[in-house]
Amino acid sequence: MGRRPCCSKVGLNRGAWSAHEDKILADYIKAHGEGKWRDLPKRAGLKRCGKSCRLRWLNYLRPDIKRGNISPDEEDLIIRLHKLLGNRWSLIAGRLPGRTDNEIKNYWNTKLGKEVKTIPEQLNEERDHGKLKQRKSKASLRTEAPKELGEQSHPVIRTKAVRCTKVYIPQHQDDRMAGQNLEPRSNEQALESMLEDVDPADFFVDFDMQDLLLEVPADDVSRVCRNEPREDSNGVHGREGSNRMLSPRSGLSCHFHGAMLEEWRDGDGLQSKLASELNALASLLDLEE
DNA sequence: AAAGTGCTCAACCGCCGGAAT
DNA sequence: GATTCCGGCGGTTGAGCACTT
Repeated sequence: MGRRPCCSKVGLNRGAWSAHEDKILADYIKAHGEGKWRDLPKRAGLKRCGKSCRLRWLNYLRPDIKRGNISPDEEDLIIRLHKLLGNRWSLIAGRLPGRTDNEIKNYWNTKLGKEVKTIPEQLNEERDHGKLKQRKSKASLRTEAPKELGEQSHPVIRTKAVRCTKVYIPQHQDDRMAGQNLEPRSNEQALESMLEDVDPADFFVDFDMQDLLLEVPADDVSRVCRNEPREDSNGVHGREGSNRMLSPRSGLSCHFHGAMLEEWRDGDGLQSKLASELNALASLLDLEE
């Protein structure tokens, strides 16, 4: 019983890819497209495992890939998304156009995971003054971040690692959108355009609401509740139908959809509305589970 | 200059879930 | 329903490089 290995590993090349192998793989995929990874090596004439080909293509050879030079904005987004999603690298990568899950995972493990520390962890380190640090293995350093982050005031929402190709839009939202002639947007937006125009239904998937609200200055909240567009640092008002909030910590901006704000404002107050929206999200996640 | 140590990141591994049979 | 196939995911490894002693 059990599964047979993805390929017989006898006689296959392993380790770093040569330029020649890269060219064969890239040429083959250009001609025949992605998929059928299992048979691809044989058909392309590569002495590689299908999985290895897939990985090489996705992480290195894809034409739209961005490598290195992760910008501060991207870094900030990674931190925030990690806070929300935990080690769901593929989900995080899906929000960073051109970035691969492997790159983000590596970046986190080598840089951000060490920088983003919890206060309890910092206290422990101060108390133990290096003793604990010495004992910590590399492996535990790598894996502890999400767990400990999950114990912070911003609990990680444990979703399933499902590809988000469809967005559930509640009926009332759908009606409003139809009424306003708004189109749902793809999840695969460029970073800036994603921040420019967040789909209301996408919104809960993208951000930690509690975190977001905590970061928003009180006057911004009241301004938003009055549906007054905020003037950002460039002196540009939010677009019609959405209001921009600038996060004081990150400098990143977020938009609230006008209809959504209208709904919040007209309800029983932000708190109860937020609670019900979060309940809806929880139900959605339960369904997914 | 040599040895030791730390860091980065491409690649591998094992497992999982959905689809097909 | 059980089994197999396949694509995809997150965790881990190790070669190569940079830096320090």
